[in-house]
Amino acid sequence: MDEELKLKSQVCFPVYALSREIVNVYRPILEEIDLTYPQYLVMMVLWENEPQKVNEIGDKLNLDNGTITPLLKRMAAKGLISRKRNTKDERVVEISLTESGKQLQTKAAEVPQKVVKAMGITPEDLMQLKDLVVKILNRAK
Amino acid sequence: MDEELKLKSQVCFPVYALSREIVNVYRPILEEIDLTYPQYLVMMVLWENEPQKVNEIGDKLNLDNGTITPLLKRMAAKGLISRKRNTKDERVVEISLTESGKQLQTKAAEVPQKVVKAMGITPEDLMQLKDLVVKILNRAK
DNA sequence: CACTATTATATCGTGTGCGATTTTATTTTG
DNA sequence: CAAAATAAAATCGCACACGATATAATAGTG
Repeated sequence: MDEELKLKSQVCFPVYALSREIVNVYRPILEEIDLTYPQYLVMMVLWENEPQKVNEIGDKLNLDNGTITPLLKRMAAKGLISRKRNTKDERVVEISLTESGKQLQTKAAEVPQKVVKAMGITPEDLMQLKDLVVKILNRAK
Repeated sequence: MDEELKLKSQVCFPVYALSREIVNVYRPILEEIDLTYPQYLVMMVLWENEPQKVNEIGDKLNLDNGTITPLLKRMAAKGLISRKRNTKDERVVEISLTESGKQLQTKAAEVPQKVVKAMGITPEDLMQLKDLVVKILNRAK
């Protein structure tokens, strides 16, 4: 049979599998602070800079607005962020952190170490992985 | 602020982003043969060997049965596979290819080349990526 | 300045993805 | 051999993820 159509020959499948494995590693750790992985990513974007427009957040995370809008709504329902129409341009929705959202950063400080520990891989492999993936990601987009 | 809580410092985010980018590259190519990416993976597993139990397929793709059962049902509804209870052990469901499912392999033969072309990355980078990801994936699981 | 094009977000439908629970069948054990 | 444990699938609920479409506001144009 066509060797290229075997799962073992696939290059992309390991990336797909690793991505899900990563989310599975994060899940129990993020559960302690009541966040999902995509929600954690949004929080990181906002902890770094706020307010930000819906599409600014979506662009940074490569998520289209069919994904980001309901994601932000769930986060607003949890009280982590607030949504405000820009008065100059009523099309724009500005996303800000609530007090509760800001305070979550302290609790989240332990997440990175916990994840590295749970994944059980060396920082060297991690860095090598990141460099290579970023290189390919930039080429592919 | 905590450097580790910045998106730029994240190692896992690029993997997550690349995984979705890969699925997005596959989407229009697989659409021509009416498959989604997870469905394509199931087909590859079955083209290589059939019949297989539901959990055998799930184990190979690292998908739990909350995912794999509805996935297989949609594929059965499309007429790609058939589901048969094992007569020796009525708990087991054997998944086989239909004639239509077997014939799809010929049409799918062009998929790998199309994907490599659409991603626009070198085979060398791809191989290096695969080796590294597989190494980390094996450690993480 | 009305008309068209563009932009920002929201909505809808379909398909994953996974934890938790349930159902049914087989295996183990007292 | 009956009761408990285990195993294989299925089911349920929730949260993405994305294409396609809709809605509303602003910008551009003749």
